[in-house]
Amino acid sequence: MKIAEEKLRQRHLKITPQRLEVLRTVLQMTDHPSADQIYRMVKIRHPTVSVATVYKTLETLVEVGELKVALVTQGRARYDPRVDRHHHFLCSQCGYVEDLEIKLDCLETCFPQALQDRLTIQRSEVIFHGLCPKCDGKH
Amino acid sequence: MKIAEEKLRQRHLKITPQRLEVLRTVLQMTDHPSADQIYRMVKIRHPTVSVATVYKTLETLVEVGELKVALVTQGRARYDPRVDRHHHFLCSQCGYVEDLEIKLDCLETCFPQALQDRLTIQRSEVIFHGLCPKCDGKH
DNA sequence: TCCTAAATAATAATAATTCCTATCTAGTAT
DNA sequence: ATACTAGATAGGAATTATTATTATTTAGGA
Repeated sequence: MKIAEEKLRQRHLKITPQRLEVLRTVLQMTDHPSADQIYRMVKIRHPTVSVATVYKTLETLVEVGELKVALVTQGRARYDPRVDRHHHFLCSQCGYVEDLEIKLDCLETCFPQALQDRLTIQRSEVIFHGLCPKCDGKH
Repeated sequence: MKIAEEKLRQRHLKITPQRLEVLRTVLQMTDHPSADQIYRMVKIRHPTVSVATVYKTLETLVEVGELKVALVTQGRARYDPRVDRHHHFLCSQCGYVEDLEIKLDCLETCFPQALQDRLTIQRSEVIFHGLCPKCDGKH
C-alpha cells in the first residue's frame, strides 16, 4: 500500500480515499475480481462511490503498475475459423490479431501433475500482447 | 464448407442459408472478426438477418467445431493484484480463476526472431481453460 | 405435399463499460 | 492556516456487447 501511494505521488496523482479503498479491496479479494465485484465491495465501506470512479481508479492503478488486467481481450469475443491448436498475437492498441505458428508443446508437459488431479484442462492458449507494426512507431 | 454441412446434418441441425452465410463470412475474413463485424458483413448479402441470429449461429458453429472462440474470457475484465509474471487457470463453466506457479520461460525464447522485427511483444500470458473441482463431476 | 420441431427476425432486456458535466477536494502556493 | 486550481468524484446518461422473448417462418422428414 505504501509503495502504491509512492507511485501515485511520483506521477503527481492524488492520493484519494477512493483510490486507497479500491486498491485495499482488490488486495483482499483472492479470486481476481471483476470491476463489478470490486464496486460492490468498495460500496460497503464507501457507500457514495460511483461505478465510474471504480472503473477510472482501476485504470489508474493498472497504469501505475499496482494491478494487472488478467484474462481480457477488449470486451468482445473474436471468432477463428482455425480450430487446430495455435496461438495468437493481440495488439493492445488496435486489437489486431495474428495467428502464430509457434510450437509450444511444452505447455502440456509444464502443467504439474499435482494440479491435474484438481483441475481438468480442456485447452490452453497463449496470447502475446504487444504492438502491431501500425501502432508501433517504427512502422 | 461441405464438411461443416455434414457436421450439422449429423447432429440433426438444419442447414440454413444464414448458417452457411455466417460460416462463409468468417472463413473469408482473416482478422478474427468479432460478432459485430461478422453481422455487418453478413447483412450485405442477407439484409434481413438479425444480430441474434448471428450470435446464435456463431454459438452453433463453435459447438459443432467449425469455429473457435479466441481471446475471450466471459465478457468482463478481471483484476489481479499480482503484477509479476505468472499464468492462469480459468474455469470455463463458473469463471473461477487460479494463479499458476508455472515457470514458462520457453515462451519468450519460442517467439521467433523474424516476428520480433514486426511485432513488439509487451507481455505474454497463458490461459489454461478447463473445469474447476466444483464444476467437474469428480469434486 | 404436409407436418413439426427447429430456426429466424424483430425487438426488448441485460450486462459491462465509457462518457459527460457539475461539484468537490488533495496538495501546492500563499 | 487559507486560498487556489488542476485533477478527481458522483450521478446519471450513453454506448457497446450480448442474451432473452416471442411470433412467424422454414428445413427436412413422414
